[in-house]
Amino acid sequence: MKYDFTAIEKKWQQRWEETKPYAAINGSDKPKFYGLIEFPYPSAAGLHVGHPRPFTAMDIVTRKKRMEGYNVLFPIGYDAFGLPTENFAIKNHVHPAAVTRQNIANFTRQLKMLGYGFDWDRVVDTTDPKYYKWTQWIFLQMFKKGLAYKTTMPVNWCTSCKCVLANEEVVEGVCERCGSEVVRKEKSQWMLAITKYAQRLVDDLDDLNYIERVKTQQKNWIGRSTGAEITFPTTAGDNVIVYTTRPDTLFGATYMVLSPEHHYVKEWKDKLSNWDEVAAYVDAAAHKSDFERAELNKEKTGVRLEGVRAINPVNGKEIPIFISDYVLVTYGTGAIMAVPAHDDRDWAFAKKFGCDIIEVVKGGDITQGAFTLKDDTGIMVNSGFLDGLTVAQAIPVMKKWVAEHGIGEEKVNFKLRDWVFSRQRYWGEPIPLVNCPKCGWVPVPESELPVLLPQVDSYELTDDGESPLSKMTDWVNTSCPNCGGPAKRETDTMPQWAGSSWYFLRYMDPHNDKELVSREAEEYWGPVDWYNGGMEHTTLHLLYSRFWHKFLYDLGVVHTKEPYAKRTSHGMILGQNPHYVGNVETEEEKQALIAKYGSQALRPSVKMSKSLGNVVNPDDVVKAYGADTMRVYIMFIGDFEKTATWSDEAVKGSKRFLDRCWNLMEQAKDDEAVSKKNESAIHKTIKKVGDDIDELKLNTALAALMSLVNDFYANGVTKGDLGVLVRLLSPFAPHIAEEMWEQLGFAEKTGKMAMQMAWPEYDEAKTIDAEKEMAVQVNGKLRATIIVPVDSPDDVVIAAACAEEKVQRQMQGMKIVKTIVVKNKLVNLILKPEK
RNA sequence: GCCGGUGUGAUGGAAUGGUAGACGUGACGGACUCAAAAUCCGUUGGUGGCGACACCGUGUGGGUUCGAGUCCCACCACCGGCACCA
Repeated sequence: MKYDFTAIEKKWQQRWEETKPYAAINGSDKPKFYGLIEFPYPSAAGLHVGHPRPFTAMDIVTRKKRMEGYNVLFPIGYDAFGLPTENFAIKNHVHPAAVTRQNIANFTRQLKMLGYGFDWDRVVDTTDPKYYKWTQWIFLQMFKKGLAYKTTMPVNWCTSCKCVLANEEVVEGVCERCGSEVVRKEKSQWMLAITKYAQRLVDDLDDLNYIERVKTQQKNWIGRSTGAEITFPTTAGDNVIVYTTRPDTLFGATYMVLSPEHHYVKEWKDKLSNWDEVAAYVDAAAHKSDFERAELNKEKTGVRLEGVRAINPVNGKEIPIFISDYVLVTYGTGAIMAVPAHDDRDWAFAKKFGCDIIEVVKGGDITQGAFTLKDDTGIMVNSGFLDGLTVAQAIPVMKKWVAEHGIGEEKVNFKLRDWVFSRQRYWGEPIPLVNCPKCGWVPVPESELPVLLPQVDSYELTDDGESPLSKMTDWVNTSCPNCGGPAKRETDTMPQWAGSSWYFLRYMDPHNDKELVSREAEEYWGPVDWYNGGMEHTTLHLLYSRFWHKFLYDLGVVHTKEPYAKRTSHGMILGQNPHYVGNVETEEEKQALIAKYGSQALRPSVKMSKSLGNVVNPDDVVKAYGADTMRVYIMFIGDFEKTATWSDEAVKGSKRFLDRCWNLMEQAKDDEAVSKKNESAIHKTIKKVGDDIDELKLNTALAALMSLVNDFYANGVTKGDLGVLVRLLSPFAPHIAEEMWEQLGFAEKTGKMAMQMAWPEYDEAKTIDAEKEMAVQVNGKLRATIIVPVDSPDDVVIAAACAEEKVQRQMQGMKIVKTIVVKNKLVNLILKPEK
């Protein structure tokens, strides 16, 4: 009988829909396991083949956990607020809520089609008022604790659409939609003070089982540094405070640089003889994004402030002040002291603008470039009371000196900035605050949550940069919850990150209408045992949700400091490059491709995109080969952590593997015991597959299963052998596994599905071979192999090695000076001429 | 410019410092077939040799080690991220 994947998958999906074998039980006696994947954004395009990679991997992990006796929570939901849906809605004149409904329906169909073991009774949707009621509730608690505050921030402003743009909507300095110029404009925004948690967000990383590069990236992003703030008097009478990590080099500070946005620049207008030049530079900087400033890095730009000079507090010398866009107003104090002798950027800037370069640490040649020693053992020179000290010694001395003279103090700085939490958009959670002329910002009473997003026709962008909600006067005009007087609602909405910052808690208790999660459910399920997601979410989503969780911990809503015990990451799935030079034969064709597409043509694989026509839709794959093949292939494609390229050709290999599994049923001997011939291979495979799943090495787990199937073809197979194979296969390819389990008669015999059986156990003794093949090296070079009983003593191994003809040949006229034996692996004979 | 990552056959990729290339794809050969597809069996890093074998081989150049794809230093290329972090 042929492997009819379409019928088989339909049959089992229906059965699972009815019997719900994936339901998680709150408060069960079993040990719990909470496996989490990042919930998808339900885009109009539907699922693409990138989604199944992490979904399938965690599905396999949780299926194995279930077979090992755990009460598993493996949930799914939708992160459905956000820009693309809103833009799609505006363009096609459909309400975003309707678009979202359709997209969720389509995603649900596709996810069910792939046979994932989600608990479908726990689905969450961030746009559901029953859900975002609690998102708003958390925001209100933050507001009450003083973590939410309003300040002016630069935003991207499209001069033609007259609206605020997200970074993503600004492409090469112009508006993505209309192509007009984008400028930076100051706007009042709600902020969340994540920086108050910066220290804890760094410190608590140490105890977490996150892959190392995620920890490193979070640490670098939070960017803790210890330095000093030092006050420089100026000839204008004002004091400028700079931040430096190298207070030891203060004697070498020969000029100062302010960011163009620094408040003194404007305040000094009347004192500056070159104001026009300064104003022009400030204006030009305002037109650049931070990233563009970085790109224009090759040549340092700046303007000297004529008329105001700073005074180096350590030696009283007057030094010039510049403005330059490489100094960012958002970091430190927005002002730096420049030490050109020991900083590459300062050196380049000083050379261009003719500033003094004074060496204060010995060891380099400051006429050739800055001397930036990596360790801190350099000796101080030209530095008064610091002369002769090492850098390490000088730092505390200088810190003490500035403190004693009242001109500075030690300061810990973080790169991390507070979180801009306002969006002037329709499709997001309304911020539940009311602005009263008498009382100021007043929270909406918790009993009135959720503040519903008004269901109206016009959610299009306004031309004054305010949220579309601001045009809904009936909704905006309200009364003050505090004094009852007339007041206005906040019309900004929350960013998409809000809903995804706590969704994993809602899965624990999704239908609770009294609290965001019950204490009981949270104590049972929390924390998430294993969270897998993309590297692209490492610094935003992952950090934001850790921040919210810590806040909820402080409130006593959750019982753990951290939300996720373990974090892993998957690589991207790329598509084949249709313009790759390797696709064509002749040199002329290759040159033509390079001429047309440039370096693009040299890459065999690229991101999937509509315009390249290399997008692979899971619907097509499932139709042609079945869901099980799709699942197996996406796991077999390569190292889970690395990027991989989809190949339509290679999918066939996975289908062939499942066909080979299926076809074994016809030749299986009617014996429910494991055959002697296959016993050793089976035990080795159980061990290998189990270990590999735990480490997410799913490609080699499948390779081991393929090898086992190859052995079965070579040695013959019993139903008992297949029973083990089917259970090992079931997390990877659940549909075919259940069908085989049933057809082999095990379903009837056990009264269980394969997925409900215990995970097979192995006997360590049976995974060890009686004889081992060992490598024989002479002077580190492989010359022969020998077969010896396992764990043979060294002298036996050496004797056997020396007896080999090829080794004998090498030993002519030589003597053995040393032997190295690695048990059961290798023997290395070190020979020297006898003389 | 900075940070992070990756370089292994025709190709996707395996390989706790210990026999490089497992397992796939493709290609080639064979069986089955009127034929093709499917399936099953076999071969497949390069060079030389009829062969036994020998030499070379994990981006490049050094180093550590009895032994390096793996560890260290310097470089090159590509990919990803970015907020020039003082």
